[in-house]
Amino acid sequence: MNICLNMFNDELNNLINMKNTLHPFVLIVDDEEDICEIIKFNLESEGFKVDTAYSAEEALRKQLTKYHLFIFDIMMKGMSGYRLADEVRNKKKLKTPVVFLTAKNTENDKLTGFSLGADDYITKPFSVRELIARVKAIMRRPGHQDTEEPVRLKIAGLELDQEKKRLFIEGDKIDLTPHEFYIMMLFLNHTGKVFTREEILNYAWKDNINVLDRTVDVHITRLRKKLRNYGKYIISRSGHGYCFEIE
Amino acid sequence: MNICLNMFNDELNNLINMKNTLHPFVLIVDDEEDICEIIKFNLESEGFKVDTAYSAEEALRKQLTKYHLFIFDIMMKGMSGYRLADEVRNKKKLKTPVVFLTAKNTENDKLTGFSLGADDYITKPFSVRELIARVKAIMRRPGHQDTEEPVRLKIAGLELDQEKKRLFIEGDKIDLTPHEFYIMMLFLNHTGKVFTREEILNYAWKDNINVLDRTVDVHITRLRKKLRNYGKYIISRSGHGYCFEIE
DNA sequence: TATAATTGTAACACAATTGTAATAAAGATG
DNA sequence: CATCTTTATTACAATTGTGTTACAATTATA
Repeated sequence: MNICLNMFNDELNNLINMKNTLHPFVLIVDDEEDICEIIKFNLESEGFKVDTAYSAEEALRKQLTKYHLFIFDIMMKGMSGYRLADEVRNKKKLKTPVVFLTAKNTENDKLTGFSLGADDYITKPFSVRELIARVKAIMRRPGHQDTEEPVRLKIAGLELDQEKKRLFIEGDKIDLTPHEFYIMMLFLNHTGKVFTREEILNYAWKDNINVLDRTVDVHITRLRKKLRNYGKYIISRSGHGYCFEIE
Repeated sequence: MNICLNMFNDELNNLINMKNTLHPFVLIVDDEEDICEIIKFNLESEGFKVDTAYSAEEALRKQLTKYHLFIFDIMMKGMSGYRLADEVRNKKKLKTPVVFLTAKNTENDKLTGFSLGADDYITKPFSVRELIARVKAIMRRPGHQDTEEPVRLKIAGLELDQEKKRLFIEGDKIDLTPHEFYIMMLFLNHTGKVFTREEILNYAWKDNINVLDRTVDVHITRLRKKLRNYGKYIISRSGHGYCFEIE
């Protein structure tokens, strides 16, 4: 009955996620160097490549096209994160997603952030885990996914259509909920591999901060039902976790 | 004379044979010397080899490649633990795992309002037991325990699949319980080497504080059964412990 | 807003695993 | 060989892990 947070469980998750994304390159811009370091370390532990700048001006001197995601602090000495985002979006014509980071959390600020095309908006205090979960969620969105990933995963009579977000069993359409879908994606991409509940949560949940690991069990039960006679191939390995394996 | 020789041999063994050490070498960096000593004492009594540094700068003057795990205090005079981690990871290109220590009621301005995921770090005051359990969990993880551990361990007709958490005997699937699995991992990674019951407990149990060493015997018996005709290769060396050796 | 879909949790029953103690067997020692 | 120590095996109890359901909470949708 553990809440599923463990600092050491991310290594595997890393491998899993990084298979589905190209090596994501993140630029963090914050004038508080320690904050940069903390985020940098944590994202790197998750397999991201990270660059930092301690001011908007410094950021603008970089070759910005090479990044896949920006994390901007709003309140910075000199040019603010808002203006930096504006520069990047409008003058440099980049569509790179931006996550804003700030202590301010009024509605006005949020609206300003989104009008600039922020992809997410994280207010301090925030947990490192939350940030990482959100960044991963963004990277998982269409357009940031690994292009060489097959759209359809076929195994025996099962077919997971990643565009339709749907499962076909012997041709029958089976709608999956988001979590169910990602769990299946994890399983079908690595059949036979045993995943701990933590790994499953890390992969299939955008934000697993407040979710018990036993929740996974319930989703497994629901999935098994939906999978009909394939349900039995979701195998539980007591003490290890779950895996999907035919035969 | 003897002491010197032993130290030298030990040191040499560490540098040359990092991969197969059962006595992981840990570097603790904390500007509070007392904390260093406490952790050091406890880890040493668990069979770890421990070195300490009282500042990040001092740590960086060491030969860092020889350690298997770092424990960094975040808040230190001079360079912070995060900076140190960054140096180690990026400049020195080391993948050595890092455990951060942080005081619960830190008043550092730069981090105010920034909540570290409580479970991402070990917070002071922390239980030594917890620290040790986590450190051991790390050391056991594929990719961290040894530099590059193969996913599959093959010996004769045996194959231990670390993703599937399963043993194959001449191709036959044999499911292993968590403890059985880790014991096999220990044996197959060091065939021929004799392990005391204590060493086996230390490796295969996350928390062996309340476990009798006789328990190992029972697990050995169970393993032997599962190993079928390979069971006889788990050899008991009276007064020493157990080892796995084919012929 | 009302309605449906999805999700998370608690509770319980059941299953697997683990730890211990008792006893038998094997090994070490003199 | 006799004695003591260590190991093997078994059975059982304790603990831990899993499956399932119902229900409340949340979120999406009409």
